[in-house]
Amino acid sequence: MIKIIDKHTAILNTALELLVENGFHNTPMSLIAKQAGVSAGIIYHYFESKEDLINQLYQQIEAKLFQALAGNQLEQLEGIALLRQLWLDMYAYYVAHPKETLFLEQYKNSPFYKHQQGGFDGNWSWLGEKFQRAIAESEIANLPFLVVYNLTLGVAMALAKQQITQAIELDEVTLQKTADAVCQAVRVS
Amino acid sequence: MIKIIDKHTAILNTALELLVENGFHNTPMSLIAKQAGVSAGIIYHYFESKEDLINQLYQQIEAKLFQALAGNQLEQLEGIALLRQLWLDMYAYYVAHPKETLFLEQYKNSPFYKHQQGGFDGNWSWLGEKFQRAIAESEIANLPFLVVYNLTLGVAMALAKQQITQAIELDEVTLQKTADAVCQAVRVS
DNA sequence: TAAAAATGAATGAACGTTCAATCTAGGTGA
DNA sequence: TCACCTAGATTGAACGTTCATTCATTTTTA
Repeated sequence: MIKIIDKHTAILNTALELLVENGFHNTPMSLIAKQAGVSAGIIYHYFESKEDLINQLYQQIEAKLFQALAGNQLEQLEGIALLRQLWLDMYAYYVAHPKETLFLEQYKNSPFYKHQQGGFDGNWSWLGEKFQRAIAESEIANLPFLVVYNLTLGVAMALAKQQITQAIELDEVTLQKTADAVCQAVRVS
Repeated sequence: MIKIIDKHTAILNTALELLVENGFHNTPMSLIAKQAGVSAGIIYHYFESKEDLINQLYQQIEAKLFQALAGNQLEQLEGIALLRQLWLDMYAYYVAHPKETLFLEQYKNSPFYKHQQGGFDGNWSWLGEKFQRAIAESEIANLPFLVVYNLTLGVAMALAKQQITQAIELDEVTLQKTADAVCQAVRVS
């Protein structure tokens, strides 16, 4: 049973590397197999199809992102302070995990991705509740979730992505100023 | 010679429709030809390859976007007022042209796209100068172009895209409040 | 009537997926 | 301990499909 895990993750790791480098459609299954050191056929023991492989990769990456943020004591914060720290944490995670970030970006622009309705769901629901409270207390502007998201966390991902692909770097001062700007955008003044 | 133009644009128009609907990789040249009412081979009289077709489509769409904004008397505005109007105009254009917007989004996430360095270039250089001035006069925060862009115009596209794909609508009040929020983000307070 | 436009069947490469054959680990009975 | 057995793991060649592109031929244009 140990071997299954080994090969399963070896395939996922190699797939991440190649899918990000070549794009979903320019990455043949045969290449993933070769690079992972397994035969072409074996992938279909562990994954139903290429689509299934990509979907599993997505779920794994989302789960890891959640785990990383869960260890950051965000639960103790509220309102704008929570938003600011969350923004910085997500940004830091994205930049520290370029392959995962580029994969997420590509996945969300692929036919595999199923749009979910606005709001934090599943693992993230506690965040949604905190933000609802901050809106009710007039700390955060009363705008639709979609708008708040794109004004804040959406910017973190977009910025990180461009930083990765264009190999630009933001210094610490700029980063803090950007976090301030994001908070300013949704703060009730 | 008139026919060249006719067939050329017929192919481009059909391609836009199909590429957006099915994605770049699920849109065979043969289907574009069929839907455009031409033979499969003739596309290669007007375009060198599929890649060339997609690139030409991109340039055409960018040019139209520029033309649309050029007719909006933005030249008369300055600083934050300019940013606000530009944001609203771009947002309105994106929402009014869903196919073009989705194409742009897909294109920028495709291997065809070549990243350009930060700043408004070419047709847009006058915008860059106006924003430089606003930064110099401490009206707009002194942040790298990449950051300002993602805090403002990047949000317009991201919001519009989600509005299109998820068939959500922002009412006029929310839209104005969002424009305010965007300005607030980069305003020096 | 010659050049340009247009056709659409043919070509060939790429690639996801399958499957018959082979290998391996670990259990069973003597 | 060893031979045998079996189920699952693994292989990689082969299959079938899709699709971008080509080109010999026909049609249109001027």
